[in-house]
Amino acid sequence: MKLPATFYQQPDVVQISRSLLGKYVFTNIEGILTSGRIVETEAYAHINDQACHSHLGRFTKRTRVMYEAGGVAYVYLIYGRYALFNIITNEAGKADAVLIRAIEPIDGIPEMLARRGLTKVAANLTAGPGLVTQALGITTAYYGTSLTGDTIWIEDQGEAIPDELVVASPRVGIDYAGTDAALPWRFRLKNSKWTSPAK
DNA sequence: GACATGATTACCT
DNA sequence: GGTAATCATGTCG
Repeated sequence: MKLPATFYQQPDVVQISRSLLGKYVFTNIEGILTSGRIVETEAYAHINDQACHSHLGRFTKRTRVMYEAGGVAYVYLIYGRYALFNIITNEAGKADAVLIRAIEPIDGIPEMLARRGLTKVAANLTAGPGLVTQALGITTAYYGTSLTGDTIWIEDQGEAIPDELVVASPRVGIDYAGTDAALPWRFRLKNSKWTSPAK
Protein backbone atom coordinates (compact mmCIF):
# COMPACT_ATOMS: atom_id res chain seq x y z
CA MET A 1 0.00 0.00 0.00
CA LYS A 2 1.59 3.24 -1.15
CA LEU A 3 1.32 6.01 1.43
CA PRO A 4 -1.04 8.75 0.18
CA ALA A 5 -0.35 12.49 0.25
CA THR A 6 -2.62 12.82 3.29
CA PHE A 7 -0.14 10.78 5.35
CA TYR A 8 2.62 13.32 4.69
CA GLN A 9 0.36 16.29 5.26
CA GLN A 10 -0.33 15.53 8.93
CA PRO A 11 0.73 18.41 11.20
CA ASP A 12 3.08 16.66 13.65
CA VAL A 13 6.43 16.00 11.95
CA VAL A 14 7.82 14.24 15.02
CA GLN A 15 4.91 11.82 15.00
CA ILE A 16 5.32 11.17 11.26
CA SER A 17 9.01 10.59 11.78
CA ARG A 18 8.25 8.00 14.46
CA SER A 19 5.57 6.27 12.39
CA LEU A 20 7.81 5.94 9.31
CA LEU A 21 9.79 3.26 11.17
CA GLY A 22 8.84 -0.13 9.74
CA LYS A 23 7.60 1.39 6.47
CA TYR A 24 9.29 0.54 3.16
CA VAL A 25 10.94 3.05 0.85
CA PHE A 26 11.04 2.15 -2.85
CA THR A 27 12.86 3.71 -5.79
CA ASN A 28 12.42 2.89 -9.45
CA ILE A 29 15.40 4.68 -10.95
CA GLU A 30 17.00 3.97 -14.32
CA GLY A 31 14.78 0.92 -14.65
CA ILE A 32 16.03 -0.62 -11.40
CA LEU A 33 13.64 -1.32 -8.52
CA THR A 34 15.18 -1.15 -5.06
CA SER A 35 13.63 -0.96 -1.61
CA GLY A 36 14.42 -1.01 2.08
CA ARG A 37 12.67 -1.08 5.44
CA ILE A 38 13.07 2.21 7.26
CA VAL A 39 14.91 1.71 10.56
CA GLU A 40 16.12 5.22 11.41
CA THR A 41 14.71 8.73 10.87
CA GLU A 42 15.09 12.27 12.19
CA ALA A 43 12.50 15.05 12.39
CA TYR A 44 13.21 18.66 11.42
CA ALA A 45 10.61 21.28 12.27
CA HIS A 46 10.18 24.64 10.59
CA ILE A 47 9.15 26.33 13.84
CA ASN A 48 11.42 26.51 16.89
CA ASP A 49 14.15 24.32 15.46
CA GLN A 50 17.48 25.95 14.65
CA ALA A 51 18.74 22.75 13.01
CA CYS A 52 16.10 22.91 10.28
CA HIS A 53 17.16 24.40 6.96
CA SER A 54 13.88 26.32 6.79
CA HIS A 55 14.39 27.82 10.25
CA LEU A 56 13.16 31.42 10.53
CA GLY A 57 11.38 31.17 7.22
CA ARG A 58 14.44 31.06 5.02
CA PHE A 59 13.24 30.74 1.45
CA THR A 60 16.07 30.12 -1.02
CA LYS A 61 16.79 28.04 -4.07
CA ARG A 62 17.70 25.09 -1.85
CA THR A 63 14.85 25.31 0.65
CA ARG A 64 12.18 26.25 -1.91
CA VAL A 65 10.71 22.74 -2.09
CA MET A 66 10.37 22.53 1.70
CA TYR A 67 7.47 24.96 1.49
CA GLU A 68 5.44 22.72 -0.78
CA ALA A 69 2.64 20.53 0.60
CA GLY A 70 3.86 17.35 2.31
CA GLY A 71 4.74 14.38 0.10
CA VAL A 72 7.71 15.57 -1.96
CA ALA A 73 11.42 14.71 -1.77
CA TYR A 74 13.94 17.26 -0.48
CA VAL A 75 17.36 16.10 -1.66
CA TYR A 76 20.51 18.11 -1.14
CA LEU A 77 24.27 17.68 -1.25
CA ILE A 78 26.26 17.72 1.97
CA TYR A 79 30.04 18.07 2.34
CA GLY A 80 30.31 18.17 -1.43
CA ARG A 81 29.94 14.38 -1.61
CA TYR A 82 26.73 12.89 -0.31
CA ALA A 83 23.08 13.38 -1.20
CA LEU A 84 20.68 13.29 1.74
CA PHE A 85 17.06 12.26 1.29
CA ASN A 86 14.33 14.07 3.22
CA ILE A 87 10.56 13.83 3.08
CA ILE A 88 8.64 17.09 3.26
CA THR A 89 5.65 16.94 5.60
CA ASN A 90 2.79 19.14 6.83
CA GLU A 91 0.66 21.44 4.73
CA ALA A 92 2.11 23.87 2.18
CA GLY A 93 4.09 26.67 3.81
CA LYS A 94 4.81 24.76 7.04
CA ALA A 95 8.17 23.41 5.80
CA ASP A 96 8.69 20.42 8.09
CA ALA A 97 10.91 17.52 7.00
CA VAL A 98 11.95 13.98 7.93
CA LEU A 99 15.48 12.78 7.17
CA ILE A 100 15.82 9.09 6.29
CA ARG A 101 19.02 8.00 8.03
CA ALA A 102 19.08 4.22 7.59
CA ILE A 103 17.19 1.34 5.97
CA GLU A 104 17.32 -2.44 5.97
CA PRO A 105 17.97 -3.57 2.36
CA ILE A 106 15.09 -5.59 0.88
CA ASP A 107 14.71 -5.52 -2.92
CA GLY A 108 17.42 -5.07 -5.55
CA ILE A 109 20.28 -5.88 -3.20
CA PRO A 110 22.72 -6.73 -6.06
CA GLU A 111 22.01 -3.33 -7.63
CA MET A 112 22.48 -1.57 -4.29
CA LEU A 113 25.82 -3.31 -3.81
CA ALA A 114 26.91 -2.20 -7.29
CA ARG A 115 25.93 1.42 -6.61
CA ARG A 116 27.90 1.33 -3.36
CA GLY A 117 30.89 -0.38 -4.95
CA LEU A 118 30.66 -3.34 -2.57
CA THR A 119 30.77 -7.07 -3.26
CA LYS A 120 28.82 -8.48 -0.33
CA VAL A 121 26.10 -7.36 2.03
CA ALA A 122 27.41 -5.82 5.22
CA ALA A 123 26.05 -3.52 7.90
CA ASN A 124 27.53 -0.52 6.07
CA LEU A 125 25.46 -1.03 2.92
CA THR A 126 22.70 1.39 3.95
CA ALA A 127 23.55 2.46 7.54
CA GLY A 128 23.79 6.23 7.17
CA PRO A 129 21.92 8.99 5.33
CA GLY A 130 24.53 9.38 2.58
CA LEU A 131 24.67 5.60 2.10
CA VAL A 132 20.91 5.15 1.82
CA THR A 133 20.78 7.58 -1.09
CA GLN A 134 23.74 5.91 -2.82
CA ALA A 135 22.16 2.47 -2.53
CA LEU A 136 18.73 3.64 -3.69
CA GLY A 137 20.15 5.71 -6.55
CA ILE A 138 18.76 9.00 -5.23
CA THR A 139 20.68 12.08 -6.35
CA THR A 140 19.99 15.82 -6.32
CA ALA A 141 18.35 15.28 -9.73
CA TYR A 142 15.36 14.02 -7.76
CA TYR A 143 15.00 17.26 -5.80
CA GLY A 144 11.27 17.97 -5.55
CA THR A 145 10.12 14.53 -6.78
CA SER A 146 6.59 13.67 -5.67
CA LEU A 147 6.40 10.66 -3.35
CA THR A 148 2.99 9.76 -4.71
CA GLY A 149 4.43 9.07 -8.18
CA ASP A 150 6.23 5.96 -9.47
CA THR A 151 9.88 7.02 -9.06
CA ILE A 152 10.26 7.30 -5.26
CA TRP A 153 7.52 6.23 -2.86
CA ILE A 154 6.86 4.69 0.55
CA GLU A 155 4.69 1.67 1.30
CA ASP A 156 2.94 0.54 4.45
CA GLN A 157 3.11 -3.25 4.50
CA GLY A 158 1.03 -3.55 7.65
CA GLU A 159 3.86 -3.66 10.15
CA ALA A 160 3.26 -1.76 13.39
CA ILE A 161 6.29 -0.96 15.53
CA PRO A 162 5.52 -1.11 19.27
CA ASP A 163 6.86 1.73 21.40
CA GLU A 164 9.25 -0.51 23.30
CA LEU A 165 11.16 -1.13 20.06
CA VAL A 166 11.65 2.57 19.35
CA VAL A 167 14.68 4.46 20.65
CA ALA A 168 14.40 8.26 20.68
CA SER A 169 17.66 10.20 21.02
CA PRO A 170 19.25 13.54 20.02
CA ARG A 171 19.94 14.15 16.35
CA VAL A 172 23.33 13.70 14.74
CA GLY A 173 25.72 16.31 13.39
CA ILE A 174 23.84 19.45 14.34
CA ASP A 175 25.88 20.82 17.26
CA TYR A 176 25.58 24.27 15.71
CA ALA A 177 21.84 24.27 16.58
CA GLY A 178 22.44 25.22 20.22
CA THR A 179 19.81 24.00 22.67
CA ASP A 180 17.76 22.48 19.83
CA ALA A 181 20.57 19.95 19.29
CA ALA A 182 19.34 18.14 22.41
CA LEU A 183 15.80 17.51 21.15
CA PRO A 184 15.15 13.70 21.07
CA TRP A 185 14.00 13.72 17.45
CA ARG A 186 16.08 10.84 16.14
CA PHE A 187 14.13 7.58 16.03
CA ARG A 188 15.73 4.16 15.67
CA LEU A 189 14.54 0.57 15.73
CA LYS A 190 15.98 -1.07 18.81
CA ASN A 191 18.36 -3.96 18.09
CA SER A 192 18.48 -3.30 14.36
CA LYS A 193 21.96 -3.87 12.97
CA TRP A 194 21.06 -1.61 10.05
CA THR A 195 20.91 1.70 11.95
CA SER A 196 23.67 4.22 11.44
CA PRO A 197 26.76 4.04 13.67
CA ALA A 198 27.07 7.81 14.21
CA LYS A 199 26.39 8.89 17.78
C1' DG B 1 32.45 37.90 -7.01
C1' DA B 2 35.01 35.88 -2.99
C1' DC B 3 34.98 32.98 1.03
C1' DA B 4 33.68 29.85 4.87
C1' DT B 5 31.33 25.68 6.03
C1' DG B 6 28.16 21.50 6.54
C1' DA B 7 21.40 16.54 8.37
C1' DT B 8 28.95 12.67 6.26
C1' DT B 9 31.91 8.85 5.15
C1' DA B 10 36.17 6.38 4.38
C1' DC B 11 40.61 5.55 5.18
C1' DC B 12 44.84 6.27 7.78
C1' DT B 13 47.61 5.70 12.10
C1' DG C 1 40.52 8.18 17.24
C1' DG C 2 41.81 11.57 13.84
C1' DT C 3 41.28 13.76 9.52
C1' DA C 4 40.95 14.47 4.38
C1' DA C 5 37.78 14.68 0.55
C1' DT C 6 35.02 18.22 -2.14
C1' DC C 7 31.26 21.61 -3.74
C1' DA C 8 26.69 23.94 -3.57
C1' DT C 9 24.81 27.19 -0.79
C1' DG C 10 24.50 31.25 2.04
C1' DT C 11 26.52 35.40 3.58
C1' DC C 12 29.06 39.34 3.06
C1' DG C 13 31.15 42.94 0.27
